[in-house]
Amino acid sequence: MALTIRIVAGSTAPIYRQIVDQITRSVASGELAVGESVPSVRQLARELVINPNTVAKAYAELVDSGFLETQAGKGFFVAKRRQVYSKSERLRRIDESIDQLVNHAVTLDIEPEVIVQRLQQRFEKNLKPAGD
Amino acid sequence: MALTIRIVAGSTAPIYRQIVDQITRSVASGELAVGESVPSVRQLARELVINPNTVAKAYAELVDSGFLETQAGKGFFVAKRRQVYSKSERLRRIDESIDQLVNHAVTLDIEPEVIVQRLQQRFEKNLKPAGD
Amino acid sequence: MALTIRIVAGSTAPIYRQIVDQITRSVASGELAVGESVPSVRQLARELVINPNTVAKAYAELVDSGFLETQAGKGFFVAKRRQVYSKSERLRRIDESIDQLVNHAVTLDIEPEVIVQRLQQRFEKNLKPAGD
Amino acid sequence: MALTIRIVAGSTAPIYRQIVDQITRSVASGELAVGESVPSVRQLARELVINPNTVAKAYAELVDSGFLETQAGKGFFVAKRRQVYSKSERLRRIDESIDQLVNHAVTLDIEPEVIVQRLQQRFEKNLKPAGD
DNA sequence: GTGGTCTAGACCACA
DNA sequence: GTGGTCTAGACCACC
Repeated sequence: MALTIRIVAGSTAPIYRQIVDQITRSVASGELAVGESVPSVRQLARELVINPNTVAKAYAELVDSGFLETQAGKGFFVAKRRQVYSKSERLRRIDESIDQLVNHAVTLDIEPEVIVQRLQQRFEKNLKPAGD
Repeated sequence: MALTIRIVAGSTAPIYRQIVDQITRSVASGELAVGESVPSVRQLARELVINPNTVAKAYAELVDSGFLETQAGKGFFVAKRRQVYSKSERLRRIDESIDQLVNHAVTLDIEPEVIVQRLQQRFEKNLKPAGD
Repeated sequence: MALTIRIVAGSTAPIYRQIVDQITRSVASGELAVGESVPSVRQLARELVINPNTVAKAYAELVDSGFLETQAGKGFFVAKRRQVYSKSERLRRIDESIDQLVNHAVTLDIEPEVIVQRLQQRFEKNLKPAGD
Repeated sequence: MALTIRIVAGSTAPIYRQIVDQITRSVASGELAVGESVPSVRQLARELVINPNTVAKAYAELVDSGFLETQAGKGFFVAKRRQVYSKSERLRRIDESIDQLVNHAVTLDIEPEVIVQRLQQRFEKNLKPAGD
């Protein structure tokens, strides 16, 4: 399966974050199977026309959070899913994202009910791979 | 009504963002009425013991997003609320944040129900300034 | 309290690892108190005569594993201790170190009893800060 | 006695290290007797389906550390065991590994008793090749 | 060929 | 001043 990463130049998110998020998503959704390889650091860097160090930084973070594994001289592979972070740490991290969303909603003057509704729709879409 | 801003030192959010968010919320909730004045840049900087540049940056962003307006030599006032963005534009923007949250939830393997519950709690806390 | 980091040039451990290990130890032992600041990236880089990026890499890892926190424009501070990794993840990680020790012991032809004895001595020394 | 080497693909340890460690253990445990031959570089490479260079590198290190010796045109043989390092030197080296383990344990907040217990289990598993 | 580390130096955001 | 991101390019270990 060809993994395609897309970098948005004007985004507020740094390049390495965009790579992390997209691979994270592909792994979590099962689109990338366990044991499957991802493009080599240099190859992905060539494809995206960015510096190899930037890709390496993204991959290092993915190894640390348990999504990828590295084999010296071979490349990076999708790791067997495991629970890296403690429950409290996971809640702490998700609360940061929730706070950001709440702030954004208040700033844009969008009602909580609307947010919750759209969020639930998004979750449903996300959990049915067919609808992606 | 006296506007009280609280800066959390350990927060990941930059100070200027915290100011922007709190004033935004006060305006959205009606705590700060249209036409009312906010503290001067220097006064707020003294109160919070931070650099005036930081306050100025926050106020500039609030003017830009239509929450405040400036009257030369007089100070900053709560603007007659105008929606800077169209409804569809606002929804487009909030959907980006929602997608980020969903992505993060999938990554951390946290159930949608937990997210929705914590999100609603957070909204309640935030929209009642008394509980802050 | 002056934090002193020592880099051993000939070591097999990369520079950034040596920094991580030493700060980790200082924090875990309480030598560095919660809320205390560590040297700025540039300052430590100047002191050790290494590239700032190398220090930044070490600090980033310490933030990720929950030992430090960053405040934009201010610096890095010792974070309140928390349990970042799940129990299974912590055991997985310590088992890697244990396997290394076992391999090393077999290679050097040192009896298991000797290893266990020296290990226990080291733990005792370590748990009495006075003896450090 | 047929020497069987097992390479674990997903391991963090490089392949040549795994070969070195396993032969080292077989010699230490007496499974491989002094004077006995080990498979030729090419044969072992074929068996394990790896690059002959990798096997050659492992054998070179084993010769260097005194476990094997080479007889031109004949192959590699288990050497009369000599201790390359003095006792104090060996203890100094093993203490480095022990310190690393203690450091790691403190970092991960794992009790000394747990470490000692897992270490002993690991020793038992490793010294009985049958249980590997 | 692969990844891992390190340097030098640039530009931006934040205080 | 602080940290955060990115680039260019080097050298090493491993396969």
